[in-house]
This record gives sequence, C-alpha cells and structure tokens, in this order.
Amino acid sequence: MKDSITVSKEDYLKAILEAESEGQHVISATLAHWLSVSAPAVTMALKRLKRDGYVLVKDDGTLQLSAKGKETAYRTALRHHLIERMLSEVFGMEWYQIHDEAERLEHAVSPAFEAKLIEKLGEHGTCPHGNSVLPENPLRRKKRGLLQLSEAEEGTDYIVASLYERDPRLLLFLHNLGVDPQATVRVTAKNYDETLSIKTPSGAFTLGGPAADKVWVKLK
Amino acid sequence: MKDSITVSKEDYLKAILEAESEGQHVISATLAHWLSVSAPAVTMALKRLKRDGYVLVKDDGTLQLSAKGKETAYRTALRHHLIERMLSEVFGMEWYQIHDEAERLEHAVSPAFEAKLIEKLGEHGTCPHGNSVLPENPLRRKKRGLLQLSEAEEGTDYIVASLYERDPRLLLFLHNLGVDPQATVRVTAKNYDETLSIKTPSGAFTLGGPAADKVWVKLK
DNA sequence: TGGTGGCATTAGCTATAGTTAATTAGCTAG
DNA sequence: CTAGCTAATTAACTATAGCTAATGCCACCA
Repeated sequence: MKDSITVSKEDYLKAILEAESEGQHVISATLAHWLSVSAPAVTMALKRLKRDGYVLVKDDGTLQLSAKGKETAYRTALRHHLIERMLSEVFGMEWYQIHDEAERLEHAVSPAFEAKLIEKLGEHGTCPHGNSVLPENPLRRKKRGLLQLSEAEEGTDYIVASLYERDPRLLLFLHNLGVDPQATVRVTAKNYDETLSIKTPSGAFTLGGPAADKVWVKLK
Repeated sequence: MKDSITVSKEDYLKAILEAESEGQHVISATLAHWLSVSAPAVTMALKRLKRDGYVLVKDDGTLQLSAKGKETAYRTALRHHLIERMLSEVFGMEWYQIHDEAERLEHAVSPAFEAKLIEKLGEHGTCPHGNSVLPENPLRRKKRGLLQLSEAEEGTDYIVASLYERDPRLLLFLHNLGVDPQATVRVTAKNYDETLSIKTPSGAFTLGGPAADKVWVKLK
C-alpha cells in the first residue's frame, strides 16, 4: 500500500546510480547483468519503482532516477562506503571481506547511525579498495593518472590504486596473488594469450586479461 | 528449497530464547504478543521453522528450540548485544536509540564481523540498558539485589540498573523523565492509583504502574 | 450442562521478489 | 527482405510473510 523502501529496491536504485556513475547507458538489461537477476525480475521491480516515484523510464528505455530515487540511491551508496570504512578502520577487517558485509549492513543503517559514522570517519576519503562513494568512469580515472594493469608498461613499478570491488571472488583471488591495495606490482611480460606475467610482494604470477582490466594502478 | 535462514526466522528464534530466558512458558500465543503479529502468522512461521529443524512443538503446545535453533537464536541475541555496545561505546549513540538500530543490524552480521566485535568489545559485559546477552528472569534479578521501581521504598535513593529494552517508546519516555541507566531515582510517594511520584536528576514526575514495573533499580 | 474465553488452525486474501518459458518489438547484417 | 539477435514483456509458477474472518477445541466456571 505505502511506497515503502525495501532492501531489493535500494539495491536496484544503487545499481542505477553506480552504473550511471561508471559511465554506462543504463537500461533494464544493465540491471539484470549488474544484479544477476532475470529480465522479468527487473521488469517487475521497475514497475514497483515507477509506481513509487523512484524511477522514470524514457521512451527509448533509458532509466532515470527521480530526485527521490537519486537521494535514496546516494544514501545507500554512502552507507555502503561508510560501513566499509568502519569495518576496515575501526575493526581491522580484511579489505577483501568488507564489501559483502557492507552490502548487507548498508540497508539497516538509520540516519542517526549514518551521522555518527560521518562524525567518526569523515564524509570524504576512500574505502580500502581505493574507491570513493560513487565509482568514477574510466575517463576520469585516466585524467587522474590511473591506468588499468592491462595497459601498464612492462618492467615498470606501479602502485595498486583502485580495485573493482563488486566481485568478491575476484578480490580474494587478487589477494592470494599479492595484488592488494597500495601494493607494488610490476608487469614482467605481456603474453600472446592476453595474460600478463606479474610480480607482486607475494611472488610471480600469471593474470588473465579480464582480471587485469579491473585493477587500476598508478606510477610508483 | 533450502532451509535458508531469514530475518523473520531469526526474529522468531530469538523471541523464543529470550522469552524462555525471562522465565516464560513459551507457546504460540507468546510469540504473537512478543512479536506483535497475528496468531495465524505464528502458525505459518512455526510450520516453516519445524520443517527446517529449528523448533519442536510438544504435544501440549510448548515450543522447544532444537540444538540448531538454539545456536541460531543465541547468535542473533549475541549480535544484537554486541551491536548495541558498538553503537554506544564506539559511536556514542544515545542509549534509547540503539535497540531499534541493533534490531535491524543484527541480521546482517557475519561470523567474521562478530569475531571482530568480540575482539574489540569483549564477550561479556552489559549493554547500555544494563542487560546481558540474554535477559534474566525476575527471580535471578532479585537474587542479585535488584528490585522493580514499583517495589522501591519511599524516600530511598536507588540507581537505575536495568531497563526493559524492547519498547522504544517507553525508553524515550523514561529518558525524557530523567530515568536513564545509572541515574539516581527516588520514589517520593506511592499513590492510590498505582502511580508513583518520583524524583530524578531532571525533576519530579509521576510514573504509571506498568512503566514502573519495567525499571529495575538497586540501592544507591 | 452450557456458555465464555483463550488458543490454534484453516481458508482466502495481499504484497514482494524471484524463477522459466513463450512471445513480441526493433534493429541489423547478409 | 528476411533471418537472427537483443531487449522487454506477459504468463504461469514458487516461496516468504503478513493479514482478517471463521472455525474448532478445550478447559473452567456459574
């Protein structure tokens, strides 16, 4: 009856804002991929989000957040960011564990707790993966002097600056290879099969192309 | 298909354990009152909890937690307790706000975060309402030298030792009267209509009988 | 003995949120 | 111009989790 907000709705709204922020053209199918749900699930979810005034669907299918939708999406993203920083900075949790934890906790944070988190941690700053509240698009990243590991020069030392945090298994995989935030990484060879030979504080490894695209580095 | 745990199931399990711990004989109706849901909702919930092996219903209607049910219920209660202490001790949130916040957050805490909370706060100790992980029954409280404000002697100074925390509006009401944990309270008169005239650091007030039953004090 | 009250259940709803299968609408490439 | 791909929708399900209304059961009481 009421246009009550739910965990699922917050997830959809945050996904729209984050995908937009990464520079994507957001349509229904974007959300199906982003959230790993079926297309009909997105159709139904959007029906509810439109009904409750969170989202507008343009004639060409482009999704747009209303002011209310943007507010909700941003606060969800902010709470995610703050909870990640709390888990890391206050409780010393491992950087590759905190995204999933924050993904659940973010939906249970009240404005009062949010205010206390900001008071304690500050509103700005980056999470342990090197990201700010909303993800940057690749262009902005490049303007800041970052580049994907797949584009790095052979034989040069780089610092890991930002990791794509929405894939927990990738994060654990990278951690096991020594590709941690702030770690020094060198590409020793670019191989014919799109893999990279890399050297990290933990040793020498081979890294697949798609994974290497998700690691952003800067010159040491 | 799977016997997956949900927020609702955790709420029912915790309610059974806590009501038991308070010394109540727990039947279906107990849960309906405790959780403010209808009787048929409890019937359906119990059907799922039995199916998934969390709860047993004896022939006389008494509810019993299985080992698995007890484990889940206790961990939910423990997480509630730890989150309350985190909100208070780490973030300085007001004692009358933290129960509701913890009620939501407790369902999103992983074993890893739980371990970090214990590491930081210690497993024992009391929450800001003066309660431990599980509530004590009135007999144990009395053995510890506590008594209900309704039983307090006129003209004697007492310290507020434990508050019934499951009613957020009561907590705010008590706070507005100056009945805070650790505050000094004196009953100046027991009135004919079951109300009490009390004196707190905030002034002199009248307190109804049911509310006075929910405040446990000890001699100053 | 015959109410009355309390407890539990069934029946029949609603809403959210997901699924698969089938269909439709549009664009695009051969 | 049609074959095929992508996108979106509809239809028909499932499960959780709640509701009200009606009913059944039992025990206690006058």
